[in-house]
Amino acid sequence: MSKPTESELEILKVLWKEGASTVRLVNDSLNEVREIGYTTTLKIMQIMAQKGLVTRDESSRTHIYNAAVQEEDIKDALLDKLLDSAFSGSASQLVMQALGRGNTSKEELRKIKMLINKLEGGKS
Amino acid sequence: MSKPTESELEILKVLWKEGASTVRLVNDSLNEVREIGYTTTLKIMQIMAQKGLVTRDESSRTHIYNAAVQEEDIKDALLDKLLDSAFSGSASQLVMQALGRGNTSKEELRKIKMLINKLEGGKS
DNA sequence: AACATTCTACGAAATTCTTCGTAAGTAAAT
DNA sequence: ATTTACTTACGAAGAATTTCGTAGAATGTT
Repeated sequence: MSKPTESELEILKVLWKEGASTVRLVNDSLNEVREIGYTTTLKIMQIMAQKGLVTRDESSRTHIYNAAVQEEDIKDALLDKLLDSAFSGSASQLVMQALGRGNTSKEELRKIKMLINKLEGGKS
Repeated sequence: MSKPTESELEILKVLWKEGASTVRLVNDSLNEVREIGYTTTLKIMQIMAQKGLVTRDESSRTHIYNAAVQEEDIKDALLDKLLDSAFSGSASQLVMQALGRGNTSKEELRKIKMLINKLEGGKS
């Protein structure tokens, strides 16, 4: 499975959040963040359809696109890439660095600790 | 500070690990992972020197390069980018996903938990 | 000294990704 | 019906990155 480029990821994020959408809707959404031409968005989504990153419903004139890859899977892949390219594959090293930046709320820390406890086998 | 490209990161990793090195040494190291021509490595390192990502000692004919950026800083930046581009800026979401993959050892989990406790203010 | 090896510098080709202009078709509006 | 607006398709320009060939200088070998 080919990993999405930066632009493709932007579009996937919209589709994951909004669900199946037209190019117009995706482009409007992107333009809330940065300026990007309509045909640019169209082109990228066409490429994505070719790559299999999105599906395309052509039954009406205005095509409808949807994500064809799972958000979790892509995040996993991106995580893998970062782990591999920068953290020598060590997830804990990455986690430590992510948490060590101080901008994680207590509530989030609590949730993470609960997950760890679960991973450790139920014991606190 | 400009973020390194993929190739530049490969080279930084070598320099971080091996310390100051010649192009030859870096290229040899890279070739243990993938095939890449000597002049390709040279060119990228020259560009990196221009960008300030590495220093270059030209006192002898064979130049000696060293990383000019801190490993921690670059990892932080990469983490930021991934957080922003895929995890809506939520560190805990990224951590959860990283840990949820199951390939983290008990020892590492323990260390992470200790870090969390420290972040929470010393209480368990 | 002649030859081979190693190094840097330079430039440019190749690749990948992003961007958009233009054309052509379809629908909507006046 | 004519004009206006919207949509897709296509191609190609632009930008960033990667790749390497070639030349020339320095060093090492025989």
